[in-house]
Amino acid sequence: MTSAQLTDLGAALLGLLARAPGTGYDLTRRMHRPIGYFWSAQHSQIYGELARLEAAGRICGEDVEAAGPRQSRRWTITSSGRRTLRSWVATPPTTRPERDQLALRAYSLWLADPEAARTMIENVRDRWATQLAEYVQERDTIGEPHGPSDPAFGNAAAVRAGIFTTQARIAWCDWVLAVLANGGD
Amino acid sequence: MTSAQLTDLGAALLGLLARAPGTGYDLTRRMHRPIGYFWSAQHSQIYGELARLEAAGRICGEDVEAAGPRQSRRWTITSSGRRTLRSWVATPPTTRPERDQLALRAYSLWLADPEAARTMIENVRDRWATQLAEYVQERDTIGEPHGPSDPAFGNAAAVRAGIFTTQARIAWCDWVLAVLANGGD
DNA sequence: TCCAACATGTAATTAGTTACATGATTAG
DNA sequence: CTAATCATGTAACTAATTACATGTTGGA
Repeated sequence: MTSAQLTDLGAALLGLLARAPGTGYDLTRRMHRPIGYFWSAQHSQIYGELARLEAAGRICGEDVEAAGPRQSRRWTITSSGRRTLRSWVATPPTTRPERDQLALRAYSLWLADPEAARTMIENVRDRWATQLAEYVQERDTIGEPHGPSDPAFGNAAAVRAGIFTTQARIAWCDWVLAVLANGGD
Repeated sequence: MTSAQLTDLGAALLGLLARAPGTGYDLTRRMHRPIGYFWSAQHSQIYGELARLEAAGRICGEDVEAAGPRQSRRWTITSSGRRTLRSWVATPPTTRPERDQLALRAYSLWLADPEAARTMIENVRDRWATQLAEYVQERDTIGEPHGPSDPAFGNAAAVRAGIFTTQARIAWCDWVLAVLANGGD
């Protein structure tokens, strides 16, 4: 019951449990889609965080039958956990430093052979185009949310976050490719 | 001279040193703009990484006069370091998991009071609009790069990465605000 | 018989942030 | 005389990934 600061991962897990209870394994799978489009974690991190959430009284677990060698626990969000999450979502995020591996490469791309650079950027552009197609398909299957109090609003927003940022990255690749195309300097 | 894997931070530092030599303190300042738009580090991390780059023979240092209580070192990229960086830039980045704190909030935003949600999103939108204006101004002062072998190409690409992704985030905020506006569900 | 999926956990390591520590010079 | 800037480093901690470990059930 020691009320520690809610971490980002903790908020992600509470967000999943606010929709439906589940076991650690279950949550690990549910972290993939659509929440994995903007936040993800390995099971090793998830089990530890669940233990911390329980210690803080934000979730409670009941024993269930397990297939494996160990006992399985089904986690449910508590009313305290729901309150914590509810106030957390409305606090503006602390600005984290950006980390963009491709932009980091672009910063030193003037050193590379222009042909090799073009191949690399096209390769990445393709990867993102595929990813974008996946997001768009998902957006169309889930449809428009009914309103701001619909859990589907969260899913829709997640997919849109993926779409907008991926489109931006593709546009950026195109800008880089245009510079690479027009000149041996 | 033990040739370890080049880290992202190592590549960022080599990218700076490929333009001009500098001390650790100097590099810490140069990490802010424009490279800090997509990669950043504290001085504590930088000094350690410089030691590793030296051990791998990618940079070499000469002692210079320092204002403080300690000896200062001016680092220069070696030809080996330049080769390493040159091949690193043309290798496609390994896809890292996305981490978007605002999208994470959006995923659970259906739980919040719509008024509080709107205030929070508008707050973040404003922050990004300010940031975007800064990027645009920087883009205009540095101008168009002369070609793909110009170091200014890297700076221009960095600023554009900032512009494109920030525009995407603002567009996403507008989508969220539109949903929040049209309905008490 | 072997592989995938179920199911949970620990250990080791790397990346990154925050805080601690020192001491000189220059501008207000 | 006080604060900011110059200048370098270590220590403690949190977040996150990868690898190790165990053992069952059901399908090809």
